[in-house]
Amino acid sequence: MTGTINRPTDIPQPPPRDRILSAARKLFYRHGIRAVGVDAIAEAAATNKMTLYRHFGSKDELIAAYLTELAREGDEVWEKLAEEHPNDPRAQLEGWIVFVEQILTDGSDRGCAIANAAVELREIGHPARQIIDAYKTRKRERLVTMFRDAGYAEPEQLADEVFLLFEGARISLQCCSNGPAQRVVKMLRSMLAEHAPPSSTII
Amino acid sequence: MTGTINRPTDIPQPPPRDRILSAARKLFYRHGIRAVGVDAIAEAAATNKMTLYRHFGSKDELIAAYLTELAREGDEVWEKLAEEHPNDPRAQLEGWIVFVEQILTDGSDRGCAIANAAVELREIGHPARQIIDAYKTRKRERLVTMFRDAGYAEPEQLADEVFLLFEGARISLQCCSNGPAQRVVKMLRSMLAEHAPPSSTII
DNA sequence: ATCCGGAGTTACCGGTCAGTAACATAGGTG
DNA sequence: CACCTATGTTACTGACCGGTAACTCCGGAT
Repeated sequence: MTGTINRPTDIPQPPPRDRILSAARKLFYRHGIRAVGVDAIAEAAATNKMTLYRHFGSKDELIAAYLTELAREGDEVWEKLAEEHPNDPRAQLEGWIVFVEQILTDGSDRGCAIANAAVELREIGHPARQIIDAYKTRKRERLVTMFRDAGYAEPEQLADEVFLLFEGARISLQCCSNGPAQRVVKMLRSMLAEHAPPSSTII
Repeated sequence: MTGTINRPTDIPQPPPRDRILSAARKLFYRHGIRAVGVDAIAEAAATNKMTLYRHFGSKDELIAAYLTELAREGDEVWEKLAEEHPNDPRAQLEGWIVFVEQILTDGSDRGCAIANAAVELREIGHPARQIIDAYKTRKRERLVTMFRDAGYAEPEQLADEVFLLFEGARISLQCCSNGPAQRVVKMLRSMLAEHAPPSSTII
């Protein structure tokens, strides 16, 4: 009995809601949303279906929570870039490109989970659709702002081009092996070099 | 009785296999592959499940046939461009851009059906995957050839860029309303103008 | 000690899924 | 005519789906 060091609730695992969301995330992304049943999620979360339904009223709600979490993390990438390079949009842009490069050369990328959800959930009234739409629209606007702040001319056209290039790269990773996605970072750099802002003076 | 003009088998409808494939095509594209059951397909084809299973041994086989048909039609677009403008790769390229414009401004586009299938069918051994991969790889190579024949420098880089832009546009149509996909044709034209082939002489 | 809320367990519901068996009905061919 | 093949029809299987009811259990608060 010497080892009873007052650790009754040592929380060896996070609360069930977190476990469920984490399991859903892994399974949804790996196998697809429609391909994964709630039983499988509950089991992967080391819990049961009842607990799942106490925290998420339905599978659609769980999907919405899953997408909301993904969108929040996507937003945090931009916030982190902004606070790591305050008042330095060029450095933020460079940081974003590095981030893009990491994703596309990861090797385990199965595309943008949010875009994949858009493909799988086509019912017009589905709660996921507005989350998806809002996130992608927000992302595009962030790109526009970034290019504008970085001094590029015609930031909207440039942002659209970069946006589509990136989206295309991620979907292509799922379609064709050895696809053109590997070269997207080089494309971005040469594209930015071509449209380089007129005043690249350093203070 | 004047109208009995010896039309006993007037074939008011195509054979069941064609009807099934056509119904599958419509439903798969509209609602997604996993969201549509074989019963719904059979009913939409004005036949029954048994006949469906006599022509296609399983749902996966039907999916494979569906994708094979789509891929063949996709290939035919290129073949038609080639025979409409023989020995005129510039005109072929222009024709392809018009084709792209039609798709993206259609208003009812739900993305590339083949890419969507890649998102939905993630099982590694699925018969659909090689059809998808082969088609997208073929498409990319066609673009490379077209740009090379049209005299563009670095046709592979250009083809990859155009490929990703187009793929990104089609997936974005499903993600964000009022997305940047509308401007992709202008992007293509300005991009091609920038990388215009050195010898644009006519004959 | 009592209570209570969150979590786990088991069993179940109706519905739908992919796939099959058995049989009836044509139509065309010999 | 008989025969054969393609199609249609009905009913069924077993598995799984999303979702729920009823119950137990446990830990923490009062």
